[in-house]
Amino acid sequence: MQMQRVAFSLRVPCSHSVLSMRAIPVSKLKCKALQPFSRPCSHMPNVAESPPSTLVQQFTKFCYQRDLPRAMIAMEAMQRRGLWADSVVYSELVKCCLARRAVQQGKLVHKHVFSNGYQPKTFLINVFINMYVKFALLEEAQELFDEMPERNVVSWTTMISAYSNVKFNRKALEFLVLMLREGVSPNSFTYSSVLRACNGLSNLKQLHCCIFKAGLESDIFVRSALIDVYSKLGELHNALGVFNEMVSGDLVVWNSIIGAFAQNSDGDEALNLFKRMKRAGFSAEDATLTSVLRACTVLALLELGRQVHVHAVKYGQDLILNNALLDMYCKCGSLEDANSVFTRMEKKDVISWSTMIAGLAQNGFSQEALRLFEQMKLSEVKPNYITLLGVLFACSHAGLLEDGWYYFQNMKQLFGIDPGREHYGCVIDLLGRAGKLDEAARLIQEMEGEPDAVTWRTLLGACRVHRNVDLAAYAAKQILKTDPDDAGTYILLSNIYANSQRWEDVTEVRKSMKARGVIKEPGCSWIEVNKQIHAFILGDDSHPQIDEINRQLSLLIDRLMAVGYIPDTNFVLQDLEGEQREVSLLSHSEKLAIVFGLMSLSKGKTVRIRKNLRICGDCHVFAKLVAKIEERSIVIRDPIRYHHFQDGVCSCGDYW
DNA sequence: ATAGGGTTAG
Repeated sequence: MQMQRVAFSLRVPCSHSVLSMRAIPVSKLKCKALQPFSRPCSHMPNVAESPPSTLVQQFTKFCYQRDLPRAMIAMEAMQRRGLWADSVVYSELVKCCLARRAVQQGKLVHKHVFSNGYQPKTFLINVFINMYVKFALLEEAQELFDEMPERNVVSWTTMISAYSNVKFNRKALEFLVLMLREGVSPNSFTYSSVLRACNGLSNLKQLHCCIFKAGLESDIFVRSALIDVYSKLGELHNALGVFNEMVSGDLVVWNSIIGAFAQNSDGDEALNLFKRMKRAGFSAEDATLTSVLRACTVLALLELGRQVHVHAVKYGQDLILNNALLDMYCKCGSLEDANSVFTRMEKKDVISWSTMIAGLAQNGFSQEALRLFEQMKLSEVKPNYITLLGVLFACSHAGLLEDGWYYFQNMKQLFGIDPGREHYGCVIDLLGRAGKLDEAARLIQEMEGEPDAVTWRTLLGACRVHRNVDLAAYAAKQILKTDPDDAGTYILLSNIYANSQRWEDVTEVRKSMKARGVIKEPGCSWIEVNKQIHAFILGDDSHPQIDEINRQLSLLIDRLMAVGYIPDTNFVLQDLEGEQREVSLLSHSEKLAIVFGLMSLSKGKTVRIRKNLRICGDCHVFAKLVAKIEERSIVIRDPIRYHHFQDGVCSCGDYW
């Protein structure tokens, strides 16, 4: 190879035909010369006439100054005279193109470097592969990768991370295998990229072994990726194991583990870890706060959530953080706060809109949800799969049969979204609520693919409300096929039988439940008072003020009965162990939590309660009446629905 | 030249 050294780091192309054949077919590159750069302007340097060394020096200077227009002119002049610069200089120029998202200029640089059959070093080809990946031009990146004579660990890793970022998981894993076959050893960069493409436990375990063998398990990038993937597969125990092996401490790894528990709905553990993190001397940043908010959301801790909001303010318009805040206020039942966050958000993405629409719908503000959807249609943001779920949920909640059916039938045509299992679920709920149980059942049969337990549970709920015992039994049977230990189904079914006075069937259900050893989770309600969480569990009287609470409860019941409250004993069967009717009804945890809330919260303050089980009909009546005679707003969030009790009515419209 | 953590439904 003949090299003409002109000043520093200047190269001329080699003209060897063998190498030329290896070169990238530049003709394939579609890039037009850009107007501003094709003609020097008056303020531009007259580079065309400079001697070669000066030309390359000037080019280098412009590259380092991040002066893209001048660098492009200098580059064109070099090209006319067959001059090339050093790889590092080109990589600086590519950085500049990336920073300005200058795709066309990037392609011109690529064309220049590869022209006249010049074959750049692996280093520089990697730079261009990375550039195409960052410009989301994966095909160009892949082509460059395929045709390069030698691929090093960076070449492979760049492609693997490109594919795992766009969720082409199989491709990413496949590349790891090919890489190993070519004898290139993965490094910590490779593993942290490929881990994110891992979608099964066996793959993950294999990778984890490789990581150990390579001695890379203590790398913090690898560690946070491992935590992340274990947690996405629901393997919190393993995630925690990886976390606990850490000796040095790292904020992002803390964020990973807190996020892992928050994501898996273990808010308590997420908050514990957050406390530990602070004790270890780390201070929270945006990603941390997002996960802490998620924990507040899960636990319905409005007051703690508000405190986090105060800290979140300094991150201003961080979209993800704002979305988490929005969701926290919605799920804690404070729509006023959610709305004020939403209106103040300068950037709103599909998640912001979907969160707000679903939040309004779940809290019983269906009309507002649909109005917001109309506003969304006028915005730049396109609705997605989840947005439509919120819309259908709003329709079902408000009993808007026609609107819901219209959106369901036309969502493909209007928004390009194929209805999925969850959309069917909403429509089944919609039909069920309207009492059209047969149509709902027919829709299940028409669904593509096997209906799952959630779908059948929706139908079962409708059967309870409309007292269709036979269909209920059928739906329950379907649920128990896939989910044989689902206590909720047994209880719901026994309640439905009890409602129709079919006592033999009730006994039958209870027998089979016992035979299978299905254990009913005890009812539990939580309420936050003065930054403390008070838990009331059925059959547990360990609360320090339990005697006073019980006394106040019976006083309250007396007053309620005076205005016509009759305990609905049908629901006593929700607690299968407690045989005494009214007595066990009185012990339902939400009643205790409501009374405690009335006792300890200042007047006018909303009583907010979170429950682990669906609310029973008797407690629902109880809450409505208490809200009326005590002139108090009560919000109860059960695992599925929100109940806003005010002035004797509930936002759920007595359907849940 | 290549890599990390966070948000929406059920």
